[in-house]
Amino acid sequence: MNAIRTARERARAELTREIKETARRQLAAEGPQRLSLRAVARELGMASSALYRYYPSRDDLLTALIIDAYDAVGAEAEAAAARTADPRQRWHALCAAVRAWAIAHPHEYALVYGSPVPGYSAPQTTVGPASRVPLALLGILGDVPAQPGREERGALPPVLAEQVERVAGELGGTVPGPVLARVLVAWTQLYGMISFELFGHLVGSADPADAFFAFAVDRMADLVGLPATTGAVR
Amino acid sequence: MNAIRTARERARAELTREIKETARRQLAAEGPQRLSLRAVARELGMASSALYRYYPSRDDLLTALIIDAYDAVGAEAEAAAARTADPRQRWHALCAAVRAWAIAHPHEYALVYGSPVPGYSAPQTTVGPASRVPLALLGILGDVPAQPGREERGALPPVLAEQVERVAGELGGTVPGPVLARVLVAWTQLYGMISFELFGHLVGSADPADAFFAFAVDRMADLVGLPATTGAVR
DNA sequence: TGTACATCAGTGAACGCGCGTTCACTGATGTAC
DNA sequence: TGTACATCAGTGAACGCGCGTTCACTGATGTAC
Repeated sequence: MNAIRTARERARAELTREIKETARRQLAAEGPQRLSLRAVARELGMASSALYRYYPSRDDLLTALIIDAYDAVGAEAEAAAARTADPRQRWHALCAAVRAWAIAHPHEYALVYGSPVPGYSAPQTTVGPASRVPLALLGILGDVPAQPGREERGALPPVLAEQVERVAGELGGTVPGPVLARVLVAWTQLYGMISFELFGHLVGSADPADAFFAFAVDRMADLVGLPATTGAVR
Repeated sequence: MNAIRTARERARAELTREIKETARRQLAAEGPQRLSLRAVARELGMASSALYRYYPSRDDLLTALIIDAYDAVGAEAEAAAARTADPRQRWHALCAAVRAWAIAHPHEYALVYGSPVPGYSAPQTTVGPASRVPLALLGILGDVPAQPGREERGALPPVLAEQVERVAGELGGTVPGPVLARVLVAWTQLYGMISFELFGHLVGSADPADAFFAFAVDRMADLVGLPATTGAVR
């Protein structure tokens, strides 16, 4: 955390940012597979070999972009959830924010939630940023009192119960396991819908998908046990 | 549908199959991005230019593989659903079959349900095979009488209602719109889960995902209004 | 403040690889009489 | 049944492209005395 002192250090920091920005632009325009060090260097007007002073390899540049993408969508989700008080409205707002981000940044979405990039395996540093969205979902549940009678069905299979208890422990025990399990289901559902919409699998049925999305998100809210919104229903 | 007569025609049909088989093997081993005409030709011991007598371009070969993949998973789903009578058990069996196929053929799964292949756009011929799984899901619902009181919540938004009525019409009006909407939700949920598992997003929470999957599929069965299994619960 | 040296950024050529597609061609298979 | 011609499969070289990464190098910036 030292302050940047010399002109060299300033220039280095700036170029590092600039390289990542250019890479992100190319990613957004062409998709992850088309992203290449040489193209980035070309756009920046420098020799491709020069990039190796900033990122030791293509994969490291990819990792930087992945972390940024997770952080971007995570920030959007958190901000959206913070704008309301009613739990079900917060739930809708969060999911809509994730979807809006995905639609606005389809290639970045595909980079993190689509098929794995061949030959690349994400390092541990991506785990934190990747969990911002599910944690934000859980955050909404944290403030809601348990709804008696809502889980009459669907006791957890023993293995799953263990798994979610372990995760709940890591989170400090603020969330009951069964709630966590249901949020996990909702989380995968959320990404299933967004992926299907983005990747074109809803064409011919629920496309445009706005109404479908709102309906499904509402069913997810039921699933995790959110009370009905008091007052106007969206 | 003419019978194949000459030796030439027989040889051609066989090589066409062989090329597709080799391509599928390479796809399975390396992933869609690594699939190349040259590599296929190499493995077959022929000049890469020879393949152009069989497939006019790489994209046509891709299309053939995509259709085969949809048909393969569709067939598995249909067969699994046909093995039982109890609706909820059929639902579980169908979903488990899709998941098992995906785990056994991750690259073929990624080819059809992962990020779109850059520069490739699927032709109309893929639509039919692609709809086998959702139609099989719907088929299970078709035989189940409506469950009164199950949809007290979640009236369809008007746009969605229109969309599903149109699709229901195309299907011959055998399924009520609201049921179709819920099956759509379940369908996206199914693929969300499988994708998350395959693409590594469940590592650290519900991995291995068997119990999680069974639990989620059961919640999906609730969602679409399937009655509880009479007798032993899986 | 000025000089000698060390550090670092960026260059340009090269290595070795892969790809899809085209084209003129040879030689085998099929067909019409 | 045998011959002349047409059809088609497969070859091999070439075009033109792109990629990640390495390496010896020049010249600018920073540092120690």
